[in-house]
Amino acid sequence: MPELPEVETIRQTLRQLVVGKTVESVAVHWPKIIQAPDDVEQFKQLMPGQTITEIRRKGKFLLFDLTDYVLVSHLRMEGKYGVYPKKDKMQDHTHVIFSFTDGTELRYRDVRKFGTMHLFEKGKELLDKPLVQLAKDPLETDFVIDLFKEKVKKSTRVIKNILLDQTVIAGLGNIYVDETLYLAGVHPLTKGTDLSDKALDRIVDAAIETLEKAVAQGGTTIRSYVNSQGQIGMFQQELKVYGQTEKPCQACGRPIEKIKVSGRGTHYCPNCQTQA
DNA sequence: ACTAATGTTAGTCT
DNA sequence: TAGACTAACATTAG
Repeated sequence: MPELPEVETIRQTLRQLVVGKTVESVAVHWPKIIQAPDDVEQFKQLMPGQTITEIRRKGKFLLFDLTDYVLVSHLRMEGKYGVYPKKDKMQDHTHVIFSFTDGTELRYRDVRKFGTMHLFEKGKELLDKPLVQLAKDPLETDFVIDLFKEKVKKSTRVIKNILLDQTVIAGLGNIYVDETLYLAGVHPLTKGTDLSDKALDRIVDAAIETLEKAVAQGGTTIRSYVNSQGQIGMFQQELKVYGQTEKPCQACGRPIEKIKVSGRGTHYCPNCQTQA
């Protein structure tokens, strides 16, 4: 379940492996992953001859800069990238294969098949879905705190749901929302309309601190996440509430509780998370 | 052997 | 229109 820190770690490890390589051919074993262009055959036709010049990240999206195009990739739950010699045995659940002219290939694997890829002409990637509605993530230098606060304050939804909304703030998923709200001392069921400016400032600060620490630790590995060099993350050791149900809160000793919020498992300390 | 839970986003319904 | 709900899918825990 890659969120911002995992996607950023994937970006950092993957760019060393593929930047400068030129695509020779593409194979697609699960066409639904290719969302744009509409025709998968066209996707396969456009790629050969394209060189990967850089990999960027926006929220949880990876953007592969090519000679003439940009490939926008979302890993959803279980998507993974790896680079292997062409002769290496194909792993299970490999759905898209980019073969390079140097005899290696970039393989996209995804047990759940939820991941997506969109190919755009260079410069057009922000004008259409999936990126057109995406908010800035809090690690971007042009993240506008006031815009975030305005959006939250006029929403009647609970803050847990608001923080998961990628059009309000990008990059947070279920794990980092719970950790952020714990650090900010805010109850996950607080409505956006009930949050003070101070609480919203704490939420932004907490999100930045949590995400930066997680990036420094190479992300969080709960079940299956590994970066593009097959390494797990280490931030799971730092989790204060996510997956800590019934364990004593590190601050007050009260047991961490787990509830359902709109169907999502939600962890919090009932004693420490009361400030609005 | 069945059922529920897992997490992210787009699309649909109200 | 904002918000709630569900589908897309596979695996695993109970």
